[in-house]
Amino acid sequence: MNIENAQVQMRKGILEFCILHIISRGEVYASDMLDELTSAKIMVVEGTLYPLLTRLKNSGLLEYKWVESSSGPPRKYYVITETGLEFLTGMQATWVELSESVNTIIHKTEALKTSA
Amino acid sequence: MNIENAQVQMRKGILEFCILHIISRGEVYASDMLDELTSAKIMVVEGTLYPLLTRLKNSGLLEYKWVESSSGPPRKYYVITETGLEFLTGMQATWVELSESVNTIIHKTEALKTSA
DNA sequence: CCAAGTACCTTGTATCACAAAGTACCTTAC
DNA sequence: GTAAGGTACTTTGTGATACAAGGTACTTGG
Repeated sequence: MNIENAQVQMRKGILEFCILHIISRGEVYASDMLDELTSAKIMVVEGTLYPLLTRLKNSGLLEYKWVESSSGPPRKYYVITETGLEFLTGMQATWVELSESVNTIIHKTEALKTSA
Repeated sequence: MNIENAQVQMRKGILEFCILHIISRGEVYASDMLDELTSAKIMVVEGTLYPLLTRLKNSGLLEYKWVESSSGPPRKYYVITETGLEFLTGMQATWVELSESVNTIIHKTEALKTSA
């Protein structure tokens, strides 16, 4: 058990949430997503992103279309579906509740330190 | 793919963090932890908690001692180790960074909605 | 033609939460 | 003293997922 693995575990499921968020704003392809996740300091590699996109598509949360590129191979541009939007709403609520719960735990520890 | 599973995945690794936090405050046994997690609205079941405690102990982050109970079988009271405290500090930093990253993504979506 | 860059895909591994079923100890009531 | 019920801890098997590593395919420029 090391801290790197703990970080990986902590991020589980949250990537899915972030990807849905990004795609909900408009058409994007994988490299766009990687850029945004990187700038938000959420490191992801291709081997994680592509299977995740395929899962979301197979579940009906996303759709894509091929678009020719003027500088390289064609790209898959993703859009979110109606089902995907509903799912995103649910995940957003889960995220809010989860962070509130964690902060409850953290703040209780802080309160204890202060009173000691 | 359903929302329940997404919630499970989102919580991965975060339980570990919360457990370390709770134990860092002083000696507790499993039922104490379950009570606190429940009151923080983080649902956990025995089949999740006990293996987690064993993992943390085997990694040297926790220690325990048996304590006789006046009303039932003996209990394992856990305390955090020096290594566990260091680990907790690292996880706390990871949690803060992670929530900031996610909020960056979320707020960017909100900003887009507002400007539209 | 071929080297380099871009984009997408696949396989195998390690890890984890959970359900479900099981083991063991203690107290109470008869 | 023993049966029943509650408390506490444990184990096994399943499904899901992030990641590393390697692979396929298309395009452009020399």
